[in-house]
Amino acid sequence: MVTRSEENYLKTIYHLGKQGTIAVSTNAIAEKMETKASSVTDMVKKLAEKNLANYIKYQGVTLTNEGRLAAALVIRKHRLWELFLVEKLNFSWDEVHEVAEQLEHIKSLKLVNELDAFLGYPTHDPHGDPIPDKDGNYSPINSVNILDLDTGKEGILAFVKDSSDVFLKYLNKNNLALGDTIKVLDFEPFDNSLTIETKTQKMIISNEVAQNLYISL
Amino acid sequence: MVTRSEENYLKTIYHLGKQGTIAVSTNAIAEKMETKASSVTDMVKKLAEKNLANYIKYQGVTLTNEGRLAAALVIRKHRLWELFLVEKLNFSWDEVHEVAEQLEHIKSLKLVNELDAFLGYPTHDPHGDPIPDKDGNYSPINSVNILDLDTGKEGILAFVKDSSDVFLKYLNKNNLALGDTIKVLDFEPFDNSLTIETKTQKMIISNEVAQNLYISL
DNA sequence: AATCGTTTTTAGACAAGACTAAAAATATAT
DNA sequence: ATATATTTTTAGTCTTGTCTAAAAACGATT
Repeated sequence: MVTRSEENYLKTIYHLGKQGTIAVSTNAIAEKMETKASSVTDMVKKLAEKNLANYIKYQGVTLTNEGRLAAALVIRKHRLWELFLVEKLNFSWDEVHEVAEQLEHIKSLKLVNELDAFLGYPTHDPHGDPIPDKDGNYSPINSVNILDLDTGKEGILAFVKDSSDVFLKYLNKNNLALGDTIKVLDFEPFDNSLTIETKTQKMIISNEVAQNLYISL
Repeated sequence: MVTRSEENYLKTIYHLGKQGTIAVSTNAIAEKMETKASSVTDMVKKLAEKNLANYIKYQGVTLTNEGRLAAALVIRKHRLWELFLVEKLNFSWDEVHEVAEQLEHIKSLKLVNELDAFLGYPTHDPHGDPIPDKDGNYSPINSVNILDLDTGKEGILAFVKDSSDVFLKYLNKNNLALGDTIKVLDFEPFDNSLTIETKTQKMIISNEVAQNLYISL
């Protein structure tokens, strides 16, 4: 049996391991999980014992195939629940994370798969993140950062990289939502900000905001 | 914060305390929870510390108002989730218990109340058990045991006392479900069995089965 | 290659929740 | 009322997951 805590470590290692195929460092895990490095070392040993991770002292961790699948299935649950909360229970996208953190640990294959069916086999969660299927696979993201669009080009807001409360509330406040069509009107070299236009408004977004907006064409 | 384990104890004490206003014994709790009496003593002390229970050494436990409310809210969640699983996710009534045991511990007021609304503010779960409201209250059961019906009388199957797997599967196999109209045709004094009739069939049920069927008139 | 700073691991401690075995309190029976 | 049986509690141990403090390994610099 994989414990709740182990699942949380698997998830974190999975996420950190995505960018770059290199092993994940103890400190990186500790920082992301807001825990101490010594705790990470302990847990990582346990994951290795269970064949969920490959661990070499002082050299970081990678997930085994088994570990990667386990992580993907937790992420699958997390994202399905998030979508359920938004679509069926009137949660807004900045309220779902905390609850989904709990729901993702519920153990029942039938539950996940029925939930998946109930939601119509969705491919993306409320933040545009892809939802892994039963086998842990998902279609690669094919959206591009809005800063990589030439001025005059437009596309659909498909994914937000930062899904923190504050950022999502900023988007709410400014009437930006997934699915919106956005056109890039101007790039300002002084502060790297962007002028954009949606169906309902014209506005300036800072570079920091732009870095988190991904557009599908 | 009330832990998952504490919630399970509260729930058990609540259930055991229902029949009779007398204090619940350590052993009774231990047996119901399949744990050891010494573990119960430890936990009951903790509940008393937190003002969730009244505990006098060697004399058993009762819940405080606060503890009773906490227990009722866990039961509320359990029953709402059970109904959700049956109504929305194609679970049958003998499959829901284990999953609901997990879901009942999810902490989010918004989640429970939205779920309640999503299900249309139901009053009873798939086994006919009443669902407590936000304040922990529920309308008293007004169904009677089928053995207390005179022959010739009929009513609607409203509640099953035993909601174990085996019993529910027995009912499935014999096409008996909540909401069915049942008429008592005959009582057999030799083995206290009952002959009953539904819209689709005539059958004999043992006394043991009859003890678990409750009818609303 | 020796040193300094950083990262990682080890060793030992703690809290929660469970257990076993033994002691204490209560209940029952003669 | 005393002995016996049962129930409950206490005392001490274990596991899981965390922590702190100290030790060890790494790696960058000279």
